[in-house]
Amino acid sequence: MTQFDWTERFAGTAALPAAVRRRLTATARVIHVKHGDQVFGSMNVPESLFFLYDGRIRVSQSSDSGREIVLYRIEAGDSCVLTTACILAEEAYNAEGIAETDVTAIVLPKLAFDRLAAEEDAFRNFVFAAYSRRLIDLLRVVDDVAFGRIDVRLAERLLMLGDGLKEIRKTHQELASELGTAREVISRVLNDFHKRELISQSRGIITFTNKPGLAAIAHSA
Amino acid sequence: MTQFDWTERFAGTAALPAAVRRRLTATARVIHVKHGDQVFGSMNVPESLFFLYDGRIRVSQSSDSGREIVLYRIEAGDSCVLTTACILAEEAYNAEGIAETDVTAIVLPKLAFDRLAAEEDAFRNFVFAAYSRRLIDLLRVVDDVAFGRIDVRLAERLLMLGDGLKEIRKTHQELASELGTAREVISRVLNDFHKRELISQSRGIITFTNKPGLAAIAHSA
DNA sequence: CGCCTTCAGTGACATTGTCACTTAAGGCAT
DNA sequence: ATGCCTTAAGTGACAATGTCACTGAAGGCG
Repeated sequence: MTQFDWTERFAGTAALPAAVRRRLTATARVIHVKHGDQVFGSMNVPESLFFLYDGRIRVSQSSDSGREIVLYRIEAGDSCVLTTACILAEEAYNAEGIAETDVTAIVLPKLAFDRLAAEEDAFRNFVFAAYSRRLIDLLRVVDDVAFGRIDVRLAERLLMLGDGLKEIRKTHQELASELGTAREVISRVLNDFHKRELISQSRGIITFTNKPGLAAIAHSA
Repeated sequence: MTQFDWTERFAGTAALPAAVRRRLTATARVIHVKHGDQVFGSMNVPESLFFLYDGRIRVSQSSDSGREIVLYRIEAGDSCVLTTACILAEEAYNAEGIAETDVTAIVLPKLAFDRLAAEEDAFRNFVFAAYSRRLIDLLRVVDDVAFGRIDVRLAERLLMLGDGLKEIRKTHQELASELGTAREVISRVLNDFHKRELISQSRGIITFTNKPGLAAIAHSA
């Protein structure tokens, strides 16, 4: 494999001295995961830190009864602290990360991570910031699930998923898994949206017909 | 104020060299908060890290509509990373910390924190571990709220709050705020528990009459 | 004792979740 | 093209939870 310089991609490594960066590119492994495959999960806990070089990962949690909820998404340039957290806390967890696109990630051995966190302020702050973002993300999820109305949440999510697009290719089941609810509930609400001429539907596809209308619902709480 | 040595109380500082510990006790402030008072909140964001020396803090989030949910509790010896997270992420948040007992906390200026995190492995790991625990706590909250039944959650929470006790002094409203639901819902479920002779009630007090029975409900999902 | 505040109970209703189905759409093999 | 098969979506009945607008009850205190 070519030793390409991924360090410029991350806020925590871009500003490091050239020597340190060379050491990193030599130590870390680069992995590729195909769209749709699991990046990590309860059966597959990486022993190391990892950083998302390219692509997007969807992190979700699933219940015993088979329902599922999306916690947040990891974008290129960010690090995935959840696996780290679980290693540190030595706790089982039922969250998993799925590659939403083809993914290129950097896997940094724990030892190298520790050394870097100790020696480089920029890197350490980057990691703290990554933890913080996830904590804030989860606060938001809790707020939504505990206090939000399902129609508002769905409208929000549709707009988020369809940002800049005319349609979304997702099944009702997939949308239900986004919000941690049941497919039937999504079907009902989408039907309502359809009756109000905010969207139109066909198998596996939702087409926007009135984004401002959806936005009004999304912001009505 | 007496410069008492709080450093022995924390996993992240107990093992530090004596010189470092002296520097810390000189730099950090010790604060006291009375039972029931707010330790931090949206109007009151501490600019510094803080560590809980003694007492217990309840961290909760509240909705616009006035409902509230307890996220987790901070016990003596732990650090409070949420405020740190919010500083780092530069995000508004609507979580607040309330002293559940009289509280003694150590407030460490950001500068001292950074230096310590850079220089001392034990301290840095302690902070990472604290972040991790909170992340895991929140995963649990999301799981409960999104997928859990209210009777199961209430039974669990009653047992947790009443651990080792014969009764709990909490109003229905307070229990509702623990779980992020409405008072009426708690009243209904408690009534049901009463009919099944698991508890007995009087104004502001819930008395256990059958803890194993409650435990059975708590573990039935 | 009566007043007042806070806590708890109640019934009607809305929203959301669950269950057990049916119906429809599209892919694929013959 | 035709029928088969898998997956997606619709439906109605019901259960669980949340909301609203009240009423009633308990305890503190003048």
